Amino acid sequence: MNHPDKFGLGLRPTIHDVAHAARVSLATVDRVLNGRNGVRPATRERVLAAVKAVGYERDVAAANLSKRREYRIHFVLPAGPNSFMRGIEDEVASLCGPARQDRVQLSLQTVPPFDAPGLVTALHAIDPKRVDGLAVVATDAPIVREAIDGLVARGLPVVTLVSDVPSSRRGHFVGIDNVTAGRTAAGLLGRFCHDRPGDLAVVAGSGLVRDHVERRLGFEQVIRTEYRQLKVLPSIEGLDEPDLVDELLSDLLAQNPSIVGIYSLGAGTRGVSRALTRAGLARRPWTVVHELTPHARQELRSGVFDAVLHQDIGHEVRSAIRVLRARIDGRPFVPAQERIRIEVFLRDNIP
Amino acid sequence: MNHPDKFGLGLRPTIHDVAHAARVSLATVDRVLNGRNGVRPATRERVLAAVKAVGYERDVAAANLSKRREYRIHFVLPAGPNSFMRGIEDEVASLCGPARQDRVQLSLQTVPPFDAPGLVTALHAIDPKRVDGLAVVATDAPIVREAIDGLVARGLPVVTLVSDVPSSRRGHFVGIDNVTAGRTAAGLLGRFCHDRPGDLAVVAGSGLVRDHVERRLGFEQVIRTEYRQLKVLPSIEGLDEPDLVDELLSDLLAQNPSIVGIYSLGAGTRGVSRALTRAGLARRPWTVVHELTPHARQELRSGVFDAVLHQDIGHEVRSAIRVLRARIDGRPFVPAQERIRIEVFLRDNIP
DNA sequence: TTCATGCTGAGGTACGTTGATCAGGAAGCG
DNA sequence: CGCTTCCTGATCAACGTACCTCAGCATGAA
Repeated sequence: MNHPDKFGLGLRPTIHDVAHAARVSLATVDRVLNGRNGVRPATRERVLAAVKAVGYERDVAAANLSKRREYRIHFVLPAGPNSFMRGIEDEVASLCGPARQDRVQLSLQTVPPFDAPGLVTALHAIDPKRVDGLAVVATDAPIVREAIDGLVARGLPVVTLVSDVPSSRRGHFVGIDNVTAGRTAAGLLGRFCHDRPGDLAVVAGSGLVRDHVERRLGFEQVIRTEYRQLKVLPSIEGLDEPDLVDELLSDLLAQNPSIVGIYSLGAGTRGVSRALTRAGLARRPWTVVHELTPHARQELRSGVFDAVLHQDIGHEVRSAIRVLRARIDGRPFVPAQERIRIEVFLRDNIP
Repeated sequence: MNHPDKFGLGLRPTIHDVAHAARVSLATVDRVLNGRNGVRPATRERVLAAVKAVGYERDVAAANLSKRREYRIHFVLPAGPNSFMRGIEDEVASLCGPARQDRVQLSLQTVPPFDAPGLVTALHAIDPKRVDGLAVVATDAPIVREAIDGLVARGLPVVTLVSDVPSSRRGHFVGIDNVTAGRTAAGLLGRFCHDRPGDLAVVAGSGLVRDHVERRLGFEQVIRTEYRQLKVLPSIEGLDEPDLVDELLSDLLAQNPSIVGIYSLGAGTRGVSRALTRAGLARRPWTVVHELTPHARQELRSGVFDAVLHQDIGHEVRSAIRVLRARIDGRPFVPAQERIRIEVFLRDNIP
């Protein structure tokens, strides 16, 4: 066993060690650590120096035990049939049951989709005294940004989930890099179509949500610089509703016979496959969509979809909780651990 | 705020509640819960029934605080220049420093690569009294299986990392599904080569490690059933050494002009790109490799590699620790959370 | 009957932290 | 000088669990 304690360890220092090193009492250390008043600046400095010197880190478990802390975390997400959002709901629900997290209490509410004022109303109704952390699937609009900033200003840690509001003061965005997702789709479609110049259709949900905008952006970046033989058509906006998507895409396919590829970057992908199968084209366009729903899985198997880009809902919900817990405790989190991966599924690697 | 506590919560029951419900004292509950003797079977049953009735779950944080528990987790992995393994080492080291996990003490040792007897010697030297959990990157051989089973029999929780020994009694395998990885590579190469029949070269490290065998298997499954116009050549075994890979692959490319794709499923990918650039072919074969090392990243950018399959080292190490902690505590873990993702990188979505 | 043995209850201390209270000291003020 | 005000130390009771001791009771064997 040739590991002569290759990596350092030893027992964790406690507040006792800090108190001893700073030559003050436990009470004073506690006052400094918990930001209570009644400590002379000079003494405070001495304590903080001692903390660094002995390498003290608060034992969060012990602290929480003592405080009887509960992390009340609230989720706000769009209502509607979007199976991705319903998946988040299920995931949150599953974390409330018997396998309930350490001291985490989850609650959840839904708001109308693609509706900034409705979301703002809901955010204003949140009482920072009754909630310790907030995760929100946001519509990107100035009034939403203001509502989020207001909650942050009142001391409530907030993370955005799935779709970001980058200009806001939210503490973190939990979700995939949507520009990269669009680039990935483009990279795949570009390679799939490398022998077949033509047009690419883009099916979006709405230009109002950030994730859709960013995916389109990334997609176009790559196609226009790397795959000049392909042309990206203007987006269809199907509001994530299968029927509307079906209708709009069917029209487009009928009018434009040179479509060789389709990128569906929102929800409502049932509409895509319906339009495709009904069109009865001689040669099917290469198709890349988002989110591995049961339906998408089936279409992948049957060869209607060629690739599905996916984000793991469970990972996102757990990540949101971890990040909020850290922010509530005033701890840093490990960014690398919180990177949400874009998964690529082909018919050959469906889990 | 329309969440009338949609999901249940309430305070956690404690041993006090159990004692009260079972009409016994705290001491007896404690004896039952911690498997100490001196409790009549009838009483034990009453306590266990009460545990279920009140839905008691041990507060692991409080228990660990009381026990002053330390989780001593030991890693065993192959030595050598393999940058993937060195990455694991770095990751383990980084978790020892200031950001040290809650009560986790990590140690690590290396053994000669592709050397079953050497690994067995190392495993036999491990004292289950000085270590609480073991993560091992294993060579797949009967003697290794026996060594692992021996440790498990002596009460040491063991997980395999990256490469599995499925017939052993290890508690869990932390790593990607390597058959699926091979299938993914095949799905990509098959689509990339859809207009270009020919041969596919496979560059492996060794037939002795399970992960390489499984990747080859998955690869072949897909090509032979879905892409009949392509033929998979016998694997080259380059022992993950760039020079040997270069030599063997150069020979193969020279002898076989009909190679349209390459799947490098082990390490030593420097050898692949060297052989490819030196060969100076009119039309470059489509190339898929494993692990996004700095070198692979560069070759992806420059267009020598078309896709890189990747597993996140940090996630694997953290997952191994989480799973071992759960097993040490005798708790179940969340399998969905521990699924290691296969990431697909193209030049367009490099992080 | 006597005594050992097994089971149970009662109570304590500890783990590291929080959040109190209380007393005493120093400093500043009039 | 005495007084208030601010800082600091000392001490304690929790939090939920683990682990220990000791006393008491019942049971069965000798």
